[in-house]
Amino acid sequence: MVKVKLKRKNFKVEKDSRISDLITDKKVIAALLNGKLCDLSKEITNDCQLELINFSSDIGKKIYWHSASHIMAMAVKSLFPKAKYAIGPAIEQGFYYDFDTKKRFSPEDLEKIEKKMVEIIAKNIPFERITMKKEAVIEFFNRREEQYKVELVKAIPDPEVSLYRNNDFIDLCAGPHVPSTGYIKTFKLLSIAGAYWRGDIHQSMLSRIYGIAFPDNKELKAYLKKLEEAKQRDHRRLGTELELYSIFEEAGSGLVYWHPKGALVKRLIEEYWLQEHINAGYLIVSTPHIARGHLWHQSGHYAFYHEHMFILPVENEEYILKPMNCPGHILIYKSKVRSYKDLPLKYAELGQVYRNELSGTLHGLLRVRGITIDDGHIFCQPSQIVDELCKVLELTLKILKKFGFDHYKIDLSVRGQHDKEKYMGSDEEWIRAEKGLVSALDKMNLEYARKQGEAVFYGPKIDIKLLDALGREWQATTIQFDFNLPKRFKIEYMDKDGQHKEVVAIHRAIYGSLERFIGCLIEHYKGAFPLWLSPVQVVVMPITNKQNKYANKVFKRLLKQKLRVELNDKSEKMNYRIREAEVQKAPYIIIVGKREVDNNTVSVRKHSKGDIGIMKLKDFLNLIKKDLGGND
RNA sequence: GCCAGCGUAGCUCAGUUGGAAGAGCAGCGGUUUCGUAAACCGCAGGUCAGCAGUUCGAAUCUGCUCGCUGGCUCCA
Repeated sequence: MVKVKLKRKNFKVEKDSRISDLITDKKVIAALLNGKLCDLSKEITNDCQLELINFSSDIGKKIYWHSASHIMAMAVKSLFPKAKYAIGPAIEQGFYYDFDTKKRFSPEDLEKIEKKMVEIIAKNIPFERITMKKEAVIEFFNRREEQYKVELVKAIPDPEVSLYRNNDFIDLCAGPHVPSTGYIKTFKLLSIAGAYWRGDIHQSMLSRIYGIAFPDNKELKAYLKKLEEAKQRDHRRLGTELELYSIFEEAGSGLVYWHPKGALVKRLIEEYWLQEHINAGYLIVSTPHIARGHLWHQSGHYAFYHEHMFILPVENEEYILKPMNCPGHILIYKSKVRSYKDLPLKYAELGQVYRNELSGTLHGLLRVRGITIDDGHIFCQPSQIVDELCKVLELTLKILKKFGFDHYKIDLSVRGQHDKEKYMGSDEEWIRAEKGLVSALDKMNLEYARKQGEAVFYGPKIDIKLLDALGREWQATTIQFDFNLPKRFKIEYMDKDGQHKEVVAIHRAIYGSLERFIGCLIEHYKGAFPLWLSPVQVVVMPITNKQNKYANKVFKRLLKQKLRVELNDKSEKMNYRIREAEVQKAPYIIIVGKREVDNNTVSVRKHSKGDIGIMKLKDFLNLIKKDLGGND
């Protein structure tokens, strides 16, 4: 007999009994045996501590989805025996599996695969764990001509490798898995996509099938409904509905045309930015959209990114639409000798840049070719680094909060360990910069993920990513050290000791791209901007045309208060006009009928709240004032 | 850029095996004067993304181009 501790209870079981023998709960799919993940078929050989895992935990979901991906691979292999299988992990939401097939999958194939999966699940085939010597596994997959698996096994350092078997389907896998295929209660295959083997553009393109699975049909339905709802607040849909912007096929992709309402929102965001930056000690500059090729050769951008630049022939040379603002700011810095007393010197500009992003990556406002960057460059001394980084983070958090963003992810990207030659700058510079970034993050109490090898070639950086309606991450804020430009442009300052010294250059953008930021903002607010950002803040409407005169008076008084007001006295029913204003997500609607005219009042309706009562216009203005001031 | 799918009126979408291009909303003209999310009648609106081909006949089939969507890769 051996002792088992489970949920604070101790009991004894026969030696070598399986974990599954101890439990009756069908929701349990795997276990932690002394803290190590294992299948329920695992035998208990010694005294141990046991924890049970079901779908409700993150790790449980991963196991469940991973098992579903095996079932999908089984179905694919039985329908398309010649398909080579590559990898099929669980992901944040669901799972995928990559296959190399002669003929690509079609949507009809997905239906067939789904049907086959249902059959496999109905058969309730057990997942069996097998361990074998690595060489034997390589030989096994070689015999089956599964070259992707062979490649994967070869990369495993251990001498022993685990496989999972369902009847004659055998896959390389660390596990664990649900005990049998019948544990997957409900699932859906969602999409087909191409994916490079090992994520490498030079390798073959595989067919990837994405899917999701749940133990309960209700959960699947809720998940699909959530996807549907996310579509409702897609910024591309809302952008059209609310007449914010267009991207015209005939004018070029990735180029945004802001309609009056969108342009107004953009302008308000820019004005807020301008105020905050002036207050934070930035000096506002403005630089041209185009510069001689020479400048981009000197900066080094030409060599690295010329494929993504818009290059124009002008007389005997090339001019280039600026893909970034840095060289311009540097030229201004260099226009005279700078003293250590001038530092830190901070330039900022809402600069329009153009980048020839790959066509397949363009995505509404979130990835465009004409980008408004809220660019800033900090030129400082080494001793000022931490202080300046903290100030940038402080300003960033203030601005993100202003827009109600409280869900974001922070990455600290540093250089890779083994490919230092890829990066510019000395060890000393990299270490100093990373230390600065880390201590600024720590000082601001921010959680972050350290991403090794994700730095840009010229320096380490902090990125802040916002989420769209579907939970996809989009980089907004970026704070980057640059060990490249100071050398290339010889950006220096005169120090106390009369020596010319190289400045520390830090790039930073808080919105990142205004286009992207507004795209995220639309989805974040579901198109219902807060009062201070609303293109139309108040809609005034008389109930019948007998109140037109009074409505007009109210309208004019609100205009005088510098509010963005619209008068809607169209000859439509009041309900119709209320709906019109609600669909446009106007924060406030003022309705005036006979009662209001007689008592010199207004009836107020608030977006998403409905009727909030009758009041004097003065009280309404106080309400608005409060609403406008409430966000700082 | 790569893989797959899609492109019909301003918007959302029907359109069967190739056989006379449709609806709702929006727009315009009337009627209606109404109490918190869609009044009624009428009118107009389309080179079915573009080009080429197959066919007696193409929105429908084929090829190419452009654009979009979901991924992959990339994002200075």
